[in-house]
Amino acid sequence: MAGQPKNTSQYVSDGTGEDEDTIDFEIIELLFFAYRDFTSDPDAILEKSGFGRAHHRVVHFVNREPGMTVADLLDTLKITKQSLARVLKQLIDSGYIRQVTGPEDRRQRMLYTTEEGQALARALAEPQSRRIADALAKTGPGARETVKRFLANMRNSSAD
Amino acid sequence: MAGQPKNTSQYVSDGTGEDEDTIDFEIIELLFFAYRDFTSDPDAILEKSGFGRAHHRVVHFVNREPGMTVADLLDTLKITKQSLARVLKQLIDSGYIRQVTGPEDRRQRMLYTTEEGQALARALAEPQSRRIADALAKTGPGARETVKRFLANMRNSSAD
DNA sequence: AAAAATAAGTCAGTTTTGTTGACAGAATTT
DNA sequence: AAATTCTGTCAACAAAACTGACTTATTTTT
Repeated sequence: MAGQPKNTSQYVSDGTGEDEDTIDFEIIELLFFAYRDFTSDPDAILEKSGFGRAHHRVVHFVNREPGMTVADLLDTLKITKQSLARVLKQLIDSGYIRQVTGPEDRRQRMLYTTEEGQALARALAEPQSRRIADALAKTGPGARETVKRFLANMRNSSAD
Repeated sequence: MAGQPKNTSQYVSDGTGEDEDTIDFEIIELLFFAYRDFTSDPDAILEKSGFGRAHHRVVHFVNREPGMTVADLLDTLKITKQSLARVLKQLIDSGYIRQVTGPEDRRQRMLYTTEEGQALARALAEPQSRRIADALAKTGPGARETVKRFLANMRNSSAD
């Protein structure tokens, strides 16, 4: 009978009249499981390279937007410069990414994948792409457009 | 002219004839951004509690499935017992989760959120739920069913 | 031209969240 | 009685994030 503390929480009754049942636990959970399994796809390949998921994200975005600067990448990943530095250095030292001094602003470092970097990005994306294709096929016609719009709408408005 | 290594990568030409253009970089990226912003929603609340995202996941699932065992939770989160232990202990010590010896198998510990735990789970889910509702509304009628099916299909088949 | 601001890199230390491996106690199953 | 299972814990380690401070090179502003 003991052990049930009285309700003194700072979270209860925020005055919005929001009820437990109004909360969309279902899609919250579906997103968690979908993303959990989606991100585990490339793990086998990453282990072979000795890289982790942080390296994956860097190679992916540099491959997708060749010539992006370090600042661009920081803004995309929403991590700190020091966090990025370690991972980026390893990718440069291993020959997957190379840097070119900005032609207009020489303080900038434009980032490019090498051919190995492109191959790695493709290899990592391949199982994820297959998972998406299978899921869309099972979901039915028109799913692709709806899913694209939904995911885009889930993103913060550009004014972050 | 130098610095372009020859193509000796283990990732090139896997014999499937898969072309770069067949890879769905677009949805891969939309998923990344959607999840990045979705998971950042509860950060302000977590900081107040002194908890992290790992605590969030534990409170969420215990709240959603009251009476689940430690083994159930490990299977859901796909982390190790030792990783869970630290986070779970903190939640128990802080009074957000409590354990009850299994009525049939007394080795088991059934997990329940306290009232504070329920309030925390709701508070954390609330901004995420609102984001989902807004995104679905913008996407159009019928989006909810399509998105649900897609996300469910993205998950590994139960035979993990 | 000098001063201020910006882009990138680095040094040092810390935190969160995950990992392995080994072992122990209690309870259940064989 | 022996083996297995569920949970918890100790210890060490690793990945990936963080803060804060500082440097260098370059560009922009005054």
